Amino acid sequence: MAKEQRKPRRKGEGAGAAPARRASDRGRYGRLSRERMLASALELVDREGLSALSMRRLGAELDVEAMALYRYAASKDALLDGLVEAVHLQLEERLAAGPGSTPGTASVEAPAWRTELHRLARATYETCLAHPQVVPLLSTRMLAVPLARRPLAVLRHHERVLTLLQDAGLDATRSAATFRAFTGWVLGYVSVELQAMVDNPEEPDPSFRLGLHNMPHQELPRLREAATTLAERGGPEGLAAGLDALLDRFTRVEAERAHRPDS
Amino acid sequence: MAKEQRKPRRKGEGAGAAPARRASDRGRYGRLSRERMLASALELVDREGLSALSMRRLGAELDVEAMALYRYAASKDALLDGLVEAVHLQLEERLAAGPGSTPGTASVEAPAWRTELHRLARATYETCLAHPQVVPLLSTRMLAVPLARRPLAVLRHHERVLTLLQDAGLDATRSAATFRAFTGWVLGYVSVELQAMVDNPEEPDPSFRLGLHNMPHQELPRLREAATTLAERGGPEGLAAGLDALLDRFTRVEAERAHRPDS
DNA sequence: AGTTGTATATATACGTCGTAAACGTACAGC
DNA sequence: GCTGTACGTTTACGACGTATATATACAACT
Repeated sequence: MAKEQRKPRRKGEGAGAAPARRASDRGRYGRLSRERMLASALELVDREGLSALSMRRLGAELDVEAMALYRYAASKDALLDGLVEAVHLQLEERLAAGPGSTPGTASVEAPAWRTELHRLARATYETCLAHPQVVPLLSTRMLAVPLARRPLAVLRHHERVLTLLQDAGLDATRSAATFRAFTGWVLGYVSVELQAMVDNPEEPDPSFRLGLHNMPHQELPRLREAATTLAERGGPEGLAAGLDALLDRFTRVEAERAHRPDS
Repeated sequence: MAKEQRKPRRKGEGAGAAPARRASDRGRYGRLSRERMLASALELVDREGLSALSMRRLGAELDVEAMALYRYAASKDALLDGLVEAVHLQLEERLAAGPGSTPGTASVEAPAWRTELHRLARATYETCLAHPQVVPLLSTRMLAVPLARRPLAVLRHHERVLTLLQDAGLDATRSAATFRAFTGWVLGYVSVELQAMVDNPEEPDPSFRLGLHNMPHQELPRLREAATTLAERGGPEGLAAGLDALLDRFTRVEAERAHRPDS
């Protein structure tokens, strides 16, 4: 086929004619990139939720056919992992922007590795609150993707935590246990913090906002009464408090704890 | 239409003829029920994972057209909530089967409410390990479904935890904070416990099983080294240890904790 | 210049999904 | 018998993920 006939449809601006093609759209070369795609995906999910993220929709967002995305993500699952990665990259930025651990400044009661773990936890907390719609992915993908296949930024985060624990002098077993406690606590805390409570957003009265009126009355008296308090957030203080408690316990050097709470 | 002609297609066994209809299939009345549907769904998910659960597939599993399910679940999301409910019902069975809290037997160091919280946590842990594929739903639906709309079994579970905390003498604020800590810890711990680690199941060597050979070497030395230890489980002991630590902290009566770990 | 190779985006198509709407069919009570 | 209602089926539609084949734009080489 001849070359100058270049597809009259799709509002092309030929050599100087009218039909208004988008600026710097000549050709469709190099419009996309993995970064642009992930940024757009994250924005879309932040704006409209995870269920709004489809290949076609994201393509439309970027003025591109859905299939074009497959050049930058092997599958939709890979795209989701990309989102997880993007969030972890933002986490790294936040950590870099923060005050750092300023070694030598450790107060009497808190060694550097401990305050740094708190800094990590808090930065994770804040990053998650900034992208609440993505949080489900953090747990979901963690259960689906084996360690070695996780995005590099995630692995770097693991490495950071692990390094701090080992620098604290913990042996392999204990640092692994503490690692799991740290990871689990932060994830669980954030999930609870972001759990859906509000049922009817435009209702002014707190009880009605929560939709307590259509909860079984007799069967759930305490929950009904506690709901409004439960709907409040624990904030970063709660996160830090729990983390402190867990670190105290899991990094302790004593051998076996002798509590058998069951029976 | 006459009645004895009853649909020759679909392998019917008429009044004594051949084509072999399933036993007690005369008519298709009352084959389904919400219980049957949820049981089958849970079984299917346990067997083949969440992604295998579609209305059509579940219908086929029950020898029914997909649309028939909509009589027992208003939507697929409602079906997922039903799964969450089913798991919580199993949790209640497990609790009922267990030894109960036997009041008056509280040891010197552990009041009844505390050991009962441990029992709840442990039963949750075991139920989750019995249905690992459903665990993602626990976090996911908690983020999607507002409190008042959650399945009754879930709300009953909340009520139980809350009751224990209030019976321990905690005021509204503190019991809410402890409730969140409890919920978050159990959920987070289970998620970490179930996280995907194994990359190549049929590999005998632990390192190769984890797929460590295709992780960036230089950048992640500690993680690489710690991975095999990390792949081990914390078990119920880890769950109990963390829970103890959190309960100690969150139920303490002192006013404000004065730790500012960040800087 | 023209040719060729490769990176990039499109076009088309297939099977599956959730589910709205209309329809049949079996039982319960009259 | 007749009639209403609970139950399951049929059909259809639009959206989804993605395999495959194709068109286009740029770079490099001749």
